[in-house]
Amino acid sequence: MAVETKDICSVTVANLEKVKAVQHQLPDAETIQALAETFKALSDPTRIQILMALAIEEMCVCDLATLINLSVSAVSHQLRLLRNLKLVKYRREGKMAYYSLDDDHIEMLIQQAQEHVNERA
Amino acid sequence: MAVETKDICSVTVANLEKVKAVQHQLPDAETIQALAETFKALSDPTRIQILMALAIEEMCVCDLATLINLSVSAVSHQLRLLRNLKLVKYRREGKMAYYSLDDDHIEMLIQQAQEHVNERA
DNA sequence: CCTACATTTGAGCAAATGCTCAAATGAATA
DNA sequence: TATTCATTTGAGCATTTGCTCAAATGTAGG
Repeated sequence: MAVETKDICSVTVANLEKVKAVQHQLPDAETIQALAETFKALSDPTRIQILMALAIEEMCVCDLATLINLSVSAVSHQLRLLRNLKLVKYRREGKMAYYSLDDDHIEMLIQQAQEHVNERA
Repeated sequence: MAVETKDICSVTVANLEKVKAVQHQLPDAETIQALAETFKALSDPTRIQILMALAIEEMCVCDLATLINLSVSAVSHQLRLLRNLKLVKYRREGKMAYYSLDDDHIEMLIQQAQEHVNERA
């Protein structure tokens, strides 16, 4: 038999040592989850546009809605999500709420992803 | 009135010049979509674990399944998705399929996100 | 107080997501 | 050829997602 196989909990494993070794090098579940959530925040075109716009300058909700051609309500929902993730912050000025980026890393992440996308032509 | 408001297609806008200016600086819709899809590939804990494992060394499907404690079928489904996105590739060796990373950028993206997550303690 | 308007919020709904289960496929071996 | 086993695939299903719509909230001004 070329590959030594063993049974663990009724699951076939080809190379248990390798599995264990890699397992030790992976981050813990919390970190994995946090990573996934970070990327999930960026996984929607609407949110990407909001974040890229705010990376240029602060904007109020209605201007963001016009910019990305979406209802004010939809934008506000997404802003709440981004607010909860501490990716954006806002200041009130009269009736208006001016949003801006609250996280430098995100801008760099998007930039790096953009290079990746461009090089994939 | 402190803020000059104008109506466009029944949508209120606070600062039309700003909207237009930012609009010109944002990437086109295709790029936005590609960015979102890139991040979406990374927005799931299962896929993050697969990609991080393969960044360490190539693995077969059953070992990946053992590693992340999920059914072989579930892992295979995710691998197909990552394959379609050209993020992973595989080679066959007998019955086994050994998967590995097919994209250097992704590894860097994850690393950068990891720094972001760590600094957010 | 009343109105106007920017924003927020909750409910609801269609579409997308990620899994399981069962069956199909591919490849080595008896 | 028949069997075994790794992998793939399709169907089904519960959950999540991102929007719309209607109503609520907050703030400035008459």
